[in-house]
Amino acid sequence: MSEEKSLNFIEELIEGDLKSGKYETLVTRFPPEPNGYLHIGHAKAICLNFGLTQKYGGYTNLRFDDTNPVTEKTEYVNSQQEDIHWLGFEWKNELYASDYFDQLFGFAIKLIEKGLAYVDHSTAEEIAEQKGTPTVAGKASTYRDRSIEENLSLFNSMRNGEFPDGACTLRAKIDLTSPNMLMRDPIIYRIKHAHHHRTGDAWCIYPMYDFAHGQSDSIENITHSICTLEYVAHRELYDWFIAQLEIFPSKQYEFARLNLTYTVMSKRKLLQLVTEGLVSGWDDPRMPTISGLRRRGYTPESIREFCERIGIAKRENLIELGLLEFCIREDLNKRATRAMAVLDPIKLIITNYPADRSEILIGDNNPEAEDKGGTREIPFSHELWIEREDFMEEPSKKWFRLAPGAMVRLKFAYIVKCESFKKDENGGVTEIHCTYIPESKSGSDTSGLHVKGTIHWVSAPHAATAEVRLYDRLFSVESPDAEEGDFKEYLNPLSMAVIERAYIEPHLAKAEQGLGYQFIRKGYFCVDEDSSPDRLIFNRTVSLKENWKPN
RNA sequence: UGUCCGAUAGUAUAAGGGUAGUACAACGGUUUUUGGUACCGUUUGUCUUGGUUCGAAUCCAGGUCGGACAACCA
Repeated sequence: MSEEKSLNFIEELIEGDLKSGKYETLVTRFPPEPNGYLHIGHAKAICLNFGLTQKYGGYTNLRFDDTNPVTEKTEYVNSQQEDIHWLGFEWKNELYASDYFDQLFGFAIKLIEKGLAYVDHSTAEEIAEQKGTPTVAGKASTYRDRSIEENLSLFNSMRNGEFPDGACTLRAKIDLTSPNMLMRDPIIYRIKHAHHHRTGDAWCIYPMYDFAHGQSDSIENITHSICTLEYVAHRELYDWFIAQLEIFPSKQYEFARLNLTYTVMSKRKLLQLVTEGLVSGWDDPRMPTISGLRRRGYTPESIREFCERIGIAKRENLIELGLLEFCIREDLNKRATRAMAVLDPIKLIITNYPADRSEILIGDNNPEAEDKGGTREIPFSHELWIEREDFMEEPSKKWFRLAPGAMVRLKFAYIVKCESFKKDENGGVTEIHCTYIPESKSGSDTSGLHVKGTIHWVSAPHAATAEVRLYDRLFSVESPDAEEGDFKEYLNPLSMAVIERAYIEPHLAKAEQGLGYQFIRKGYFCVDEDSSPDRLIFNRTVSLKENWKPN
C-alpha cells in the first residue's frame, strides 16, 4: 500500500478530534502582532496553521493581535499580509483583536459582576512586589476586596478616560498562591491614552494578551489554537477565562519555535538591526525575514518545503542553515535559467583566433528541464573574460582548470590550450594566452580530445556589466542568542561583498526580477529590486554546492 | 532552590510494547561540456539508574541535563 507519511503530534490530535466527532470543522488561525515584519519562524507557523486546514478541511483566519497600540503600525499589517500571500496562502477572514474591543469590554464587566475581577490602584512596582516569587506566595492587594458596584463604577471611569496612564488596572481575581505566576491575579486591562492604528482614539484602555487571545479564538470558533512553547504556562489562564465566561471552548496547543543557525529570530533583535542601520532594512537579503528571503531570491516553494522538512515537535531545536540552502538549491536547480558571468575577471586571449572575427554559439538554458529550457545565443571572440581563480600558474594536484600547457573546455565553445601568460610588476597574472582547437567546437567536436575541466567565460567585446552582491551568513557564530554579551558583537563583518563590475553574457542584460538564474559554476542569483536597465544588480541567493577542495 | 515542558546519529524528525527508519550534513564511488545535478554506497544514535514484561526508544519510579515562567509586551 501507499507508504503513509508519519503524522506530527498536532495532526494526530486533530485526526483524533475529527474522528471522535469532537469537531465537525477544523478552524485555525494565524495571529501575528503587527509590530514587525514576518520571519522564517512565522513561516513555520503559517505553513502549520494553513497547511492543517488544507489537509483536513475547514479554514484558517488571519487575525492581527493588535492590543498594544504603542508598538503596532499599519505598515506592518500590510507587509504581513503581503508575505502570507507570497508564501501561497489564502485566509478565510481578515480579523483584528481590536474588532472585539467592545465584546472584550463586556467580558470584563461579566467577570467583575461575577466577583472575579477588581480595579487595582497599586503601582507596577507594588504589584510586582505583592506577586511573590515562584517559591513564595503572593499577597493580596489592599484593593482586592472592593464591592462589585465599586469595581463596575471604577472600571467605567477607566474606560471613560478619567484616569491617567498607570493610575490603575483591572485584575482578574484568581489565586495569589498559584505556582503558576500568571494565575496570581493577572492584569487584564491597562490604561493607555494612545492612538490605535485601527480604533484611533476610541479607547484609552486596552486588554492584555491573555484577556484577548483566548477570547478572540473563542469568538471565531477556533478549534485548535496553535502557538509556540513559551505560551504553555498561559494555557491555564486561557482555559480559566473561557470557563468563567462560558464561551466556546477553543483549545491551545504548543509546538517548538524555529531556531536557525547563524541568525537571530526575535522581532526585538531584528528590529534593532534595522533601527541601528546594521542592515539596510527589514528586507535586507541577509535578514531571516520573509521579505529578506524573497529579496535574496528564495522562492515560496523552497520555504514551504523547508517548513515541511523541519517538522513539528515540542523539543527545542536549532536547525542548520544548510537545510534552508538545500531547499532553495533543489528548487532553483529545476527552474533557474543558466548563464555565464565572470565575477573576478582576467583576460584570456585566443592567439589563433582572428581579432576581427566573432561568432555566435548556442547554449542550452537549463540542462535539467525537459526541453533544456530552450537555447540562447552566446557571442564568442578573440578576447574573453574568465574567472581569475580558474588559472593557476603552478597547479596543485587534481587541478582540472587552466595552467601553463593545460587544456580546458570553454563551456558551449572550444577547447583551449594555455600557451603563456603575462604578469605585472607585482607578480600578479594579467593576461592568459591560449590557442583554440577549431574542430573541438561544442556539439560538433571531432578533435577526439578529452579534457577534465570546463570553465565559464564571457566575450570581452560583447560583455554587459552588472553589480553583483554576494551574501554570506549574517552572524559568524551558530547561535548568537547563546553567546555572552550583546548579540550584535557576533555579526559577520563579511556578510556582504559587493562586486562593482562583473562581466555577464549579453543575454543576461534582459534578466527579469522575480526569476532565478544560475551563473554557471558560481551559484544562484536574482535581480535585486534596486536594479535598473542601465545599472543591473544581482544578488547571490546561494552558492552552488562546492565539493572540490584543494588538497 | 517552586511549577511546567522536553531529552533518539553532527542537525532535525519517525517508530505509540515486537527488525531503531528518513532527510540534511559528512565521507567514498559512478555519470557529467557546471568540481553543479542525478545515481549508488559508507560512517554515526535511543541521557542515566532501577522497575514492569518473553520482549522497552516506547510503560512506571528516581536522577541528570536543557528550556520556559515572577512585563500595565505579545
